[in-house]
Amino acid sequence: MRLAFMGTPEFAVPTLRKLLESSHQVTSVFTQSDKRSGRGERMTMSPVKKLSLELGIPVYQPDRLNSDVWRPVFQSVQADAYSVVAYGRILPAWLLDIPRHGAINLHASLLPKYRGAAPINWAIANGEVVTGITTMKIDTGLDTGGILLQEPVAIGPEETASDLHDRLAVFGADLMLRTLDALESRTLTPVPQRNELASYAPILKKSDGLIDWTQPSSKVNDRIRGLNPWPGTYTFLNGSLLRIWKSRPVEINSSTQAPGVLARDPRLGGVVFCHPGQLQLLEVQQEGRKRITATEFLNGLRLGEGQTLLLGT
RNA sequence: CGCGGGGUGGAGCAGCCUGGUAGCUCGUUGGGCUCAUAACCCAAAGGUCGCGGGUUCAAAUCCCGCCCCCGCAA
Repeated sequence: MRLAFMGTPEFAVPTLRKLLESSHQVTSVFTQSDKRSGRGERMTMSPVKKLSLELGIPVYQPDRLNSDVWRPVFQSVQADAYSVVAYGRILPAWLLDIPRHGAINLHASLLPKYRGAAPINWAIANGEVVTGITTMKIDTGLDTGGILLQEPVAIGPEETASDLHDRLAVFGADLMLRTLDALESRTLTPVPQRNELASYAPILKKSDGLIDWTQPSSKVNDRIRGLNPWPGTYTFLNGSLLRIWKSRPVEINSSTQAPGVLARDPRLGGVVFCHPGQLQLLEVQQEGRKRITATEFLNGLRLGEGQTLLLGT
């Protein structure tokens, strides 16, 4: 089939690569506009654009999907289907109607669960043990289209969103290709989602990363895994930001402290009290400094055994 | 020129504001204790204080320039 690819971040790259290696023809790529980002606010192109330019594929970057301006462009690429992976915008009806097979989306959850922008993160942050990937035929709703193919994926107990992201991006590329192949041979029809089972994974905000030490330690740990690497989880130590990169929920009975108290445990090192349970720190990063192991962190802190610090303020 | 923090023996930090003896926790090496140990005790080695210039009798510390790392914001 002739395909137009629509995608933006790193998650979309494996699918684009896969389609380029396939029997299908990717004739054009649509991606979000370059934005200022990074230290120094330099203009940065999306990973999808970067790859496309390297391979010489025409790239379009609509700022708004205005039909008068863009309908002729979408019509001119003469795609049989649009392959959409994390494009970053709701597609309007006039656009979905153009290609014969419609727009096919890869979504990183087992729809109808975790509709929305951050399915990988919230699946982990909510302590799910299984999530998955879904391809569906896009309609005008938010991830509400009919399901084409779906595949469950187990989440490892210590897996981070970053790890899972990379795995799902690769599995998803394969699923997208299989979906397109099946559509071409007309052996696949969309199955409507059961809306009563739907849940949402809203876009992450920086503030989602602020740790609430009055939560159970396993919950805190799930969030630390789920929000890695962005927006990251953080608390405060003596008024400055302390990011927690890696941790492990533990249960120690020896003593009880208020939530947020950081103590030195002879066996586990740095331990923060939650409610209930404790969180063993493994990797942290202080504002303006590098990411370091908890052991190094404790060496630098002048915290003797029996002394404690209060996190969160 | 978006805002800000940091670069001190192998690691993580203090010292800098209020110039003048190199500090803390850990690691390493040697010795001791112990049935034993990641535990404990004693001792030792190891630092051009990021780089260059300036001020000064004297600079890790004050001033100027440069390099590298990081947080915020996006």
